Amino acid sequence: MKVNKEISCYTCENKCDIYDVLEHNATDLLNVKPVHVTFKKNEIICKQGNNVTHGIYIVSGTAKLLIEGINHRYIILHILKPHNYVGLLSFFESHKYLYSVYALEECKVCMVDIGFIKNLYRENRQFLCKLNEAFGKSVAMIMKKLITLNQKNIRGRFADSLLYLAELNKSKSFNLLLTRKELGEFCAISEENIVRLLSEFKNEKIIDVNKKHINIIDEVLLRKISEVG
Amino acid sequence: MKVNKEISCYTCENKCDIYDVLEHNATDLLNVKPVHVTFKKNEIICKQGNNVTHGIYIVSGTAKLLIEGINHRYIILHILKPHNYVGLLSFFESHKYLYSVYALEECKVCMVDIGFIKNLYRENRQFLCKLNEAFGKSVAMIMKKLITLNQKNIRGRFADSLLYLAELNKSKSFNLLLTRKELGEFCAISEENIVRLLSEFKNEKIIDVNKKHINIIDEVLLRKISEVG
DNA sequence: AATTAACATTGATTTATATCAACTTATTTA
DNA sequence: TAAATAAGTTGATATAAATCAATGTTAATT
Repeated sequence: MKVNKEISCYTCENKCDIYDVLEHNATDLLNVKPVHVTFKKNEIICKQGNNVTHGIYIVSGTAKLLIEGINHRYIILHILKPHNYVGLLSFFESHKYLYSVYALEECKVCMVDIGFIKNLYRENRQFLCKLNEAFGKSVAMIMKKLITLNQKNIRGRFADSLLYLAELNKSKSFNLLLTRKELGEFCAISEENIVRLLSEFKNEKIIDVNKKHINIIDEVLLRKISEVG
Repeated sequence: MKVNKEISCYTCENKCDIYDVLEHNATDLLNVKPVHVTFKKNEIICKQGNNVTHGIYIVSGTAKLLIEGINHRYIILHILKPHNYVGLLSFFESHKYLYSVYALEECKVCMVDIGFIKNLYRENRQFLCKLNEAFGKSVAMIMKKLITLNQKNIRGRFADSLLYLAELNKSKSFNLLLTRKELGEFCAISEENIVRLLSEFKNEKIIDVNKKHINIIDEVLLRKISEVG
């Protein structure tokens, strides 16, 4: 973890919603005082149960957002990429993170004091709406996950995850940053069964797998499986 | 479903957050134009996928909030009682309900135009905070449900639900408004296994069951089961 | 370069839970 | 009040998916 306070929104190459909103207000922009922090692979960006002190915005890299359940078992809810907010969900609720975020590869994030964000939220209607919208989407997504994990069989869940990752990477061919175990935590399947499903889908000519690289060959069929299992 | 528009917040016996917030603003209070609607048992109060047109507040009765999943299978998320809001979660997200609400017994609700609520939300800081807080709690609750349904065995899940219902009714002895099937939809257990669990827990002297009436005898043990399954 | 640790794979076995089937008891509806 | 429908119950059976165990492969560390 490496901290850099010597940055300014004016010269930032990764302008975020906050900048967009403040663009016309020089005084506020001067007060933002953003901090860039670089996390190495596997480092904790935020930890479930800890106080929410900052709004966090992914500048570069990839991270996993997970809830820590019983007996050190996890459910990965999201894979975060640049321009995603971390801590959104927790912002509304009390003051503790409801989940943890870990870097899957080197990650640079921009942190803004939560007090500043709350003020902005209260005073700026545009910001309020943007944040609400993003928040609403997260909730919709969790509810969808609840249905998926509960009512689909492992083939359906697995297909869902592959489609999610393809969309995330904006390509049918992508590099898996997750281990087999983590992929399991993403669709609530045991590590062993993930391995079996990978070769099963490969045999059925639905995907191509080579170590960490996945290529979706038959997207139509994958969508069908996601629906009917 | 029976509608009554002849009501006024001034004389209402079930003053809600909206009233509290508007108390000092006579003009707004005149503009609220609330509508009271009475739903009979099993009637739909709001339907997943429909447009969100009103903020809904439970005045009397009990309702179930559920998400409709695959092949007409449901997951009941909440049991709603007086002073709960319906439609909270959906307010932020797009304009469609993410879930349905059905009356479990005769229910009277108060409906306020969503436009009015959105205005209030934007203009009144106190209301904003109240709504955000309630919203955050819902999210925390759904995430807890996600873990529970995924990582606990049926005994643990069943114990959880009994504890939830006791808390809801503010008593260890309560009348179940849910059928065995619905209780199953609440903890993602088949109807048959719900029946088996009821008699299992009865035999183990953890609860007393008589048709729809449940009495929790050994709360300590029930909490233990909820933790370790 | 050698050793260790993390990650991945495969087959066999177990188990928790759903499903099926048959039946009883309540609650509506005609 | 009978007939029909819904709700509840019980035991037997099936099965999806986890777990266990053994082993191979890759990556990290001394």
